[in-house]
Amino acid sequence: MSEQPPSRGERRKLRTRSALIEAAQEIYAERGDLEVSIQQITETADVGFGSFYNHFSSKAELLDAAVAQALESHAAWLDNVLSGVDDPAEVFATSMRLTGRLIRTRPRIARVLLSGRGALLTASYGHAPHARRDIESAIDAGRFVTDDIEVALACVAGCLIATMHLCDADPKATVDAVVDSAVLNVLLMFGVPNAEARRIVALPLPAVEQPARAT
Amino acid sequence: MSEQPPSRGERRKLRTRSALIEAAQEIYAERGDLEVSIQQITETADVGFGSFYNHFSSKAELLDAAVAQALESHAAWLDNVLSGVDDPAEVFATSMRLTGRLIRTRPRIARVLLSGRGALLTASYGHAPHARRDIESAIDAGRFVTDDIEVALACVAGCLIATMHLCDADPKATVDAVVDSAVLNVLLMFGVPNAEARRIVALPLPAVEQPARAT
DNA sequence: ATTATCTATAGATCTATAGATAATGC
DNA sequence: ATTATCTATAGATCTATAGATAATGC
Repeated sequence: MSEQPPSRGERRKLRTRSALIEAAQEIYAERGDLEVSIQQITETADVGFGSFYNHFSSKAELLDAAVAQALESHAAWLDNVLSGVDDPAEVFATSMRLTGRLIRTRPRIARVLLSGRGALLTASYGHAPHARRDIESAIDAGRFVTDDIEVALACVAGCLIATMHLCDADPKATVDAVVDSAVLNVLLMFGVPNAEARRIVALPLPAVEQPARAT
Repeated sequence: MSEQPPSRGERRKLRTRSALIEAAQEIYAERGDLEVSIQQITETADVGFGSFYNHFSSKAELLDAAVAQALESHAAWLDNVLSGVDDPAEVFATSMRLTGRLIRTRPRIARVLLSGRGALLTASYGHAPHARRDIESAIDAGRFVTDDIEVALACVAGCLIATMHLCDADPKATVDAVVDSAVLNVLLMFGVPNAEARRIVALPLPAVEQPARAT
């Protein structure tokens, strides 16, 4: 992962780029789109207007980078947290429980993933391939049963996204209980026996440390 | 529903309004947003530029009207088609099978519902309250079991939307089989026994006639 | 000396309105 | 005569770039 240690100049450039990406995430999370002027973006990022064009040639390009950053940051974090778990059904369920909780623990990232043009579903990197791999392992291990893995993956992503929207729109609901209820639904969908599904969604979550800053 | 028969002038006004709404749906379905100039919208609608402001005071207002129209039109059609079915589990499953098929039968409406800021999920009118009512009936009839109806509704909407996205993105898949597979997943989620769930998603669909034109 | 950031601005939109034209109602 | 649509345009953005300034590397 780490190549040449970046020079001071390279670090400065990266800081500007990160500031722009974070500003875009902030605005996107708040408003659901990037229909603001580039000037407003650079002001939010506290960066000179012209610097925008040193890094991106359009708002769409910045948006893509912002979504990709959120996806990658979250997937890497999940991978790290779950490295010690063996049972594929548990890996799957715990990933989903932790991802749902993002709306509480890292709302900016969560809202970017939610609004990100369904990126959570369809992206060829980030969370989707991880979830697919977990589902396949669970099927091979005889813990999950399903007819069509593509459809199952879509349903999982859809349940997760819709539940996160629900939590976001209705803050009086306790996020954790709602998310775990959705994960229970998904396990039942995969044919996991009721008692076993309830055990899995009540497992203690790994002690997690949010990454202080995403790259 | 029908008040005074609208005068010729009122019909003309409505025609202009409909042309704008349909143009917005067309553009929204194609691009996923309305980031085009009002001029492009009026040109698509084949309407004078200034007429826009006779009907809407901003693009956002037009977008709201376009999404609402799609939701209402679809909900009314479903209600009509399903009026003869008794078993609440069948009503629910058939609604979902027909809605999923929209991506094939009425792609413009389908894409508006998909992109409509999650309108299919959260709107207090249109499809969501129908689905809730159907689920509640099925629970009362002892056909569905679930812990939390809010979460269940979110999962249903999420599965449906994600599956429709899948069909839209991957045209080589046969829409009908994919949608029915997703509905099967949802029935299993609700604790319907496997054989019974498979019977329900294999039922013949009511002979449907698409509405020639939505109001 | 090189490279990135910042400031200022020209040119290209885009919005909202005002006034002219066309269609309807009586 | 009334009401809706259409055409033309003023004023307000907004984008992209050019040139100036500041930071880094040697």
